[in-house]
Amino acid sequence: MGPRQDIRLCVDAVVFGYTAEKSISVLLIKRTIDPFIHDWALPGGFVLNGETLEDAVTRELLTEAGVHINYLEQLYTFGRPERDPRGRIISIAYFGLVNPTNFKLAASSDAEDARWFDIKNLPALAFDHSEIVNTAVKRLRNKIRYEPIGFELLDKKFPISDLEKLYETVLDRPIDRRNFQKKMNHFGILMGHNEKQKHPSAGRPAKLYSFNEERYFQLKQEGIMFEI
Amino acid sequence: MGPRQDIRLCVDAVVFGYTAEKSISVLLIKRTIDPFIHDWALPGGFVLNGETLEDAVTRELLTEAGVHINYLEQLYTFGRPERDPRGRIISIAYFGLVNPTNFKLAASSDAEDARWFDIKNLPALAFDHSEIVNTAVKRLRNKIRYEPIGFELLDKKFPISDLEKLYETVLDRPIDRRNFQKKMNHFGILMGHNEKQKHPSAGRPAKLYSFNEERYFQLKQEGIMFEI
DNA sequence: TCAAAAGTGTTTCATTTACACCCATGG
DNA sequence: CCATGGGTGTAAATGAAACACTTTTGA
Repeated sequence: MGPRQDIRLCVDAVVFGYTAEKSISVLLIKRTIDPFIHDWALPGGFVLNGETLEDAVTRELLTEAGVHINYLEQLYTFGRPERDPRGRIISIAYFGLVNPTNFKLAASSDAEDARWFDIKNLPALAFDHSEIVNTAVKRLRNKIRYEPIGFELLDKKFPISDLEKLYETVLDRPIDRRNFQKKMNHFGILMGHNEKQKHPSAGRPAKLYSFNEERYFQLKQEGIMFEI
Repeated sequence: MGPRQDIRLCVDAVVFGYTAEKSISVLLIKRTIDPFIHDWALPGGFVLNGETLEDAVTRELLTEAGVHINYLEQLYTFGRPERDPRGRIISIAYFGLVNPTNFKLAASSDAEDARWFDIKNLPALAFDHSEIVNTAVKRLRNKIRYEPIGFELLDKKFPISDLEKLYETVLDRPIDRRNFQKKMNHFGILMGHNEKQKHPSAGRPAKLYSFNEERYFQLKQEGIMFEI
């Protein structure tokens, strides 16, 4: 029962991005070292000595992919003894959201490449990272039912249809446009602006909205019931 | 950036028990070693080398308190660098449910004492265990809103009022007895028996029910909307 | 025969769902 | 002037909330 063990600790991040055209995507990096060299994997790495877990994730995202994260929460800890061929390595996985239009991905020395992948079309992943991604997708699908979502994923100003498409994508089913708008107005998280969409692909240009941040974060705490 | 670190890994469990008379309680043990010797703490301990995290929790609960756990899920991982005076020790916390009437607590060599404490009246706890308990209570209160609860906490057969009191205790507000029953019938998770409560403290003896396990676990997966 | 809790049903109110028509723009 | 998506409203159905009376037991 000697407590001192040969255990190492790492953090991995499942970062979701969204664009109205391209649906929900996950940030992946291409590994430059063994094991699983040249395979796609979640960004992440070992926790340094005095570092908090959140700091470790933030650092790895910045150095491996050049991503400044908007939102981060702990997802789950994966600890199967055989999950890493190098030995006993526990991974504390995090769940993140960003707006991908805010920056350009920058692969660094730690990663051969960094790219967004549609969640419906992922490559084979290193380690148990597919399992981690599945857990994160479930979290995302649940989250949308009991708290508002979108602030961290969309542009500052957006047409309501962008938000609606986000909900449709995450929930993976169609939503009535008019009832959706009614519901959002009821929650009071949207503020209209006297601006319109510039160049719609077709049809009448939509009014632009932004989130009422105060109300948004209040409802995030209190919880909502989204059941359209 | 040397990956090999002086990090140790432990698991801790927040186990909830319920009795209709005594409300919701948490299992605590009294420490026999430093630091925090003789203080109350969550049951838990270091993870052994080839052991899964779940096995570690199950083992510690059995050896420290004699508890066979009914239900266990991962809660959250606590990793603040200063959370343990002995060094960098990460705790993976688990959330458990048991029916306390099914066995007797048995403090062992690892624990001076093991007892149930009402969640509204907890002693000061070792380490950051109060924070862990708070996280678990939040999880319990949320859980009850989107999945059925009770199977692991109640006797095999029980009057509906026991289940109702459980909901009232967790939600911390009164519930209309008749609407509650209607809702449960609607979900179809209860099966009536031709048996009655033996010695009610007063009034008409209640019919006994048990859970329809198939339907219960199906709804646990699908999710419910409990908003009485 | 009284108190205490269980069993059963109805009315009211709010929310959700389904659906129709008009408006603004680009080609 | 037509196709395309945006903006607004209303009727019907569903589900939640409030509430009253009867039944069975022990004391």
